[in-house]
Amino acid sequence: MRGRYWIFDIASDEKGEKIYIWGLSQDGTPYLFVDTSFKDFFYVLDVNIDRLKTRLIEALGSRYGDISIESTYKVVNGVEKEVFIVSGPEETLKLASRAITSFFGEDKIFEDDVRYTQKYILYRGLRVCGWYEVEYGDEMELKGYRGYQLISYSPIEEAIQPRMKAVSIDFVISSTQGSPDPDRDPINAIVIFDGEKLEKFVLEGGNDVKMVREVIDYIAKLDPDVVISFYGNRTFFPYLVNRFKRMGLTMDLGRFPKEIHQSILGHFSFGGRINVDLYEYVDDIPFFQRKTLEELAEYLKIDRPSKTIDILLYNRYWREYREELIEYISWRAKAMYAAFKALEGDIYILSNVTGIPPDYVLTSSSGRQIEFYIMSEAVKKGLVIPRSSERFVRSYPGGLVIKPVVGLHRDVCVIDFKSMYPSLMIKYNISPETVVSSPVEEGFFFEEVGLGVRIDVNGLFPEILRTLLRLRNEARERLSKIPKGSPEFRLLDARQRIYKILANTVYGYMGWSLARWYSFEGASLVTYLGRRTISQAIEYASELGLKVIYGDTDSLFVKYDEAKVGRLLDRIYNEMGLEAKIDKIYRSILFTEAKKRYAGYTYDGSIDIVGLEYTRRDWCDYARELQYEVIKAVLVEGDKKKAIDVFRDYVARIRKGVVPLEKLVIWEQITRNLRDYKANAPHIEVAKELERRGWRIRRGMFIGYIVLKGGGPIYKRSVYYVEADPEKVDVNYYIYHQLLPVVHRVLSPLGVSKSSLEAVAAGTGRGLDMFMG
DNA sequence: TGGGGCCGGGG
DNA sequence: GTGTACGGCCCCA
Repeated sequence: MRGRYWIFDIASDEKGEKIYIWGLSQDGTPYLFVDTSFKDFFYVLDVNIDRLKTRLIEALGSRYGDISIESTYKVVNGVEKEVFIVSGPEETLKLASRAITSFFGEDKIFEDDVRYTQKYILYRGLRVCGWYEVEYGDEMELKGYRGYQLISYSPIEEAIQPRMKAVSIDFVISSTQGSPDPDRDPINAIVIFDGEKLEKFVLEGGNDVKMVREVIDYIAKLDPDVVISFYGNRTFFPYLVNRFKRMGLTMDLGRFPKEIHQSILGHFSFGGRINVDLYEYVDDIPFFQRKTLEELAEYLKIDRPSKTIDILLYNRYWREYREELIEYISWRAKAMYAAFKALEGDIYILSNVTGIPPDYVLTSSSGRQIEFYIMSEAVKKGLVIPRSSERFVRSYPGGLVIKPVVGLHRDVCVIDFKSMYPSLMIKYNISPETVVSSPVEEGFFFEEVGLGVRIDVNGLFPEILRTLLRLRNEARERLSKIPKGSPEFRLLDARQRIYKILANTVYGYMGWSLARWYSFEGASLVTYLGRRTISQAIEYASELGLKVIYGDTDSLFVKYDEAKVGRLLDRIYNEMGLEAKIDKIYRSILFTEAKKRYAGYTYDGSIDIVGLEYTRRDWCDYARELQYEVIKAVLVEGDKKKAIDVFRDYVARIRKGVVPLEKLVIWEQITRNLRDYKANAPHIEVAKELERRGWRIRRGMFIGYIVLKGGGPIYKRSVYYVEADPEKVDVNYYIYHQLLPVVHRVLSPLGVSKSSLEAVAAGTGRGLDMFMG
């Protein structure tokens, strides 16, 4: 039989000798194909074949018969040589690789650290989230699920994705003693949304087993392809597994295999269904400052909740305002569903491009995403995949930052090098295997850093970068011919974006000590050439009589002069072989004394604020809003007096006590284990206090705190924001340590002194006095 | 008063 | 768990 299927997940059996492929037919029916034709394997090199066999017989005993050894040629570290392919069931190979490693050493074995399912994708060149024409044979019975023996498949071009059936899930788990404990606290409620119907399961009485069973049956009946959650991998799924395993119950959420199992990096898998934890999506994007579902919903223009309930208040709401809590998690489930629908195309494209199945592409870090892409390119070229090993973390110099010319400037343009690091890597053939630390006959060498490259071979990374940039250009080319807003447009746009992101990640990946293709020298050489390039461009600019006001890594801010800037760009192109462009033009731009902190007003009418407090979550919203208004007054209206009036007004309002408490919250992240902190700081102290009260504080959590009145250091009088008494807020802290500094930062380059602002805050001055500077 | 710890955002 | 450069807060000696 044959048909067209969209492949969305890959799994393997327990022994590791069969591959399960999940596909969706055009009408949205799930199909399971079983491929028994692909064996797991690894490479062994530079060992004596007889000794290898003897060692394997010793280690494997009767299971030696399950494996086979063949020889072939592969490129290892740039050299083609004979290698042995040891193949067999994944389970047996694990024993074999351990035996080889301990006997012959870790450097004699390759790709034993690449999982069976990954190898399948790599060596079969499978495009996940793509359409295939599949030929398959007999129906097979797999513990109650039916699958088909796979015969062959070939990719087909089809841009549109099938309609995936998704359900979102949210829950209430609460405790009177801080964080809920799976041994002690039942699950209070679960809501499930399938796009049309919202089903609520609310615990009556003390035993949640029956309720959870109903939930599982309900999900099985809906039979979704995707299960959407927000933070599910870190809370709900582990809780489910732990709570019910101890009761001797299994958690069947999958099609086949059914049971939830924890795989890499805290990800939970359900056979045949994709687990999408949207937290993993927002986590990677700096734009989302607090990583909440509310932020994601706002960004996607999804309806707001009538009220947001902090997790610390769940228990109280569960007891006293249950309806409101259920309403909130119902909103969450619906918002997650809507968010997934808006983002699913992006997820599938990311999956398709990197080769990582959608089930865990969001869980994979950007380093692992680009690494998988590089692995697939390496396999295509017959290169052996290096292993990643523990290495010393060494740091090296980065980009060059020019000190800004302080003050307000008019007509300033920003010149950007186009993809500077990727372009340099291409121009100089920089790749882990081409970098040298002494001069070579065919190549470049840079004495200042004692590093160079050979150019007698094409580097892997430059080739990958050329491909990525070409694919991006092709995608953009096609985009210009498609109507904006159509589904095809959105998918292609996502695709070109991902190519760009991947290209920009390659340099950082090379400098990452855990990378399979780690190259400290390569990364150092790239940044060195970056510094040289920007310095050279500055020289050209001054030769042309362009005044450089600021610059950072790959950008230059110069006083705008159309003709001269044009000549600068030409010179960069002709003499350096690199492309630069005018990124934007500011009618007014303000630089403080500090690097990486400025605000500008463009000719498009938008205000850019970079690095200043306005952009930072560790300043309260009230101060951030004030800074925005001050910047606007200065840049757009050119009115310093108005800026000071705004400040005066903000001070008056907080003194009156009319500022909502949530605008005074300062958010900071817990970045390590609480006991590893050496210093005292407000957010750390608040977190420690929560921990004393039974809350589990984990790395990555955001602590929102408010500073209260009292003497001594502020870490001793900061409290978790939901527990602050509005009467006790330290108004003076907020005036002198939040409001005043953000105003001073912007006005000080314009000659407004701190003391004059203090006088305004105290109500004794107008701010525009003679104490300047 | 200055240096260390810590955090967040820029390119 | 992609990289480095940077500013600025609070705390403490």
